[in-house]
Amino acid sequence: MRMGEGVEWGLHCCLALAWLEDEAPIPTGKLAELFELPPVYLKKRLQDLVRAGILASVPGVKGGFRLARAPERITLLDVVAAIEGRDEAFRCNEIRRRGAGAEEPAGTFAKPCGVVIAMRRAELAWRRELAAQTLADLMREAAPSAPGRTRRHYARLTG
Amino acid sequence: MRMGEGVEWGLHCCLALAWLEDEAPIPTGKLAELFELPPVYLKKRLQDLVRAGILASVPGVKGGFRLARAPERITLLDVVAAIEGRDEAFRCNEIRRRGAGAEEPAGTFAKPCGVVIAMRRAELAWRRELAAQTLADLMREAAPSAPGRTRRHYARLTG
DNA sequence: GACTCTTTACTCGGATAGACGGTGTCCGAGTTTTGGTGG
DNA sequence: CCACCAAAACTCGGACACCGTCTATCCGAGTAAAGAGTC
Repeated sequence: MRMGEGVEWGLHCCLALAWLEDEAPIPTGKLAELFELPPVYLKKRLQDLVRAGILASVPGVKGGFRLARAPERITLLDVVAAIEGRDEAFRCNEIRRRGAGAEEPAGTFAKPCGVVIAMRRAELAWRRELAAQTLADLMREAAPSAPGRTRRHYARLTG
Repeated sequence: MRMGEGVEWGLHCCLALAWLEDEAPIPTGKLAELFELPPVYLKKRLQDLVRAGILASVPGVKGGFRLARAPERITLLDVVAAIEGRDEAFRCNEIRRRGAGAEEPAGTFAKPCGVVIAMRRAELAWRRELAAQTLADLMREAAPSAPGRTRRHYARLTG
């Protein structure tokens, strides 16, 4: 089981956009330069965040991206779900109904099997933990030098 | 993010092996017939469980697989880790060090970034939930007719 | 009848091919700013 | 000086290769039970 790189990109970009709030909007290319990421592909992931209402995109010259709402109201689950998708990692194919279980009378498998229940419970715990942390929490726990560092580096890119 | 089908297969096969404890060992082919699964590929997944010490394989004629220890001592995390691997879903590529962060003095990024910490915390909650449930719990919560059903179907396969 | 050897049936481990999703790039369409042009 | 128009820069959305992983199969090697042959 593996999570795509887009999640890491998205979270760090959201952090950068939060630090650079007053310089917004930030174009994709500058954001990509900050982390040495492929610009076009990064844009695809940022568009996922726009679709989810986490970022807002400004078209035209001097356009770019900005946070669509306050960092306190952006949870990590929001970002993960926007980029990685909303369906569960474990997908039940109901193999208990195939083969031997095929001839059983209807109603035998009315209740979901324990395997699915257990897996769902685990994923729920995962989601709950992600939903409990916001972008603002990440900003608070980051190094105090992070905001200034980001602004300084960004200023050098535009200059 | 997606989990392979092998996890579902492995868990249901472990359940079946628990019900059929007195008929052990059960060959791969019979196990595959029970759920209409591709026999050779299923064997690969069962071998993963053997490597992890969850199942024991008996070679030779009338060989097959059996549980290597009591269902009370097999957690869902054991099965998932054996089949899906033990490394985390979120892999940190330290993109904060690339690009703008490349020229920073060593020691700037001594502490792991908050993104990794948050992700690890969520995955830990997931693992804890999986480790809290054993195969015996699944057996207890299954339909009371399940053991008999499984034994009856298996008897018909051998006959 | 007991022992040994061969056959058989199964597992084990690796090698291999195809399918699928994630990664990455490119291009055309739409939009807004910038800059020029004519009245 | 003002209004209008064209060019530039950017985002948006879709289409397209590439690559790694998952799915699935096959084959040779090893092992244990079953059966045949011999003493």
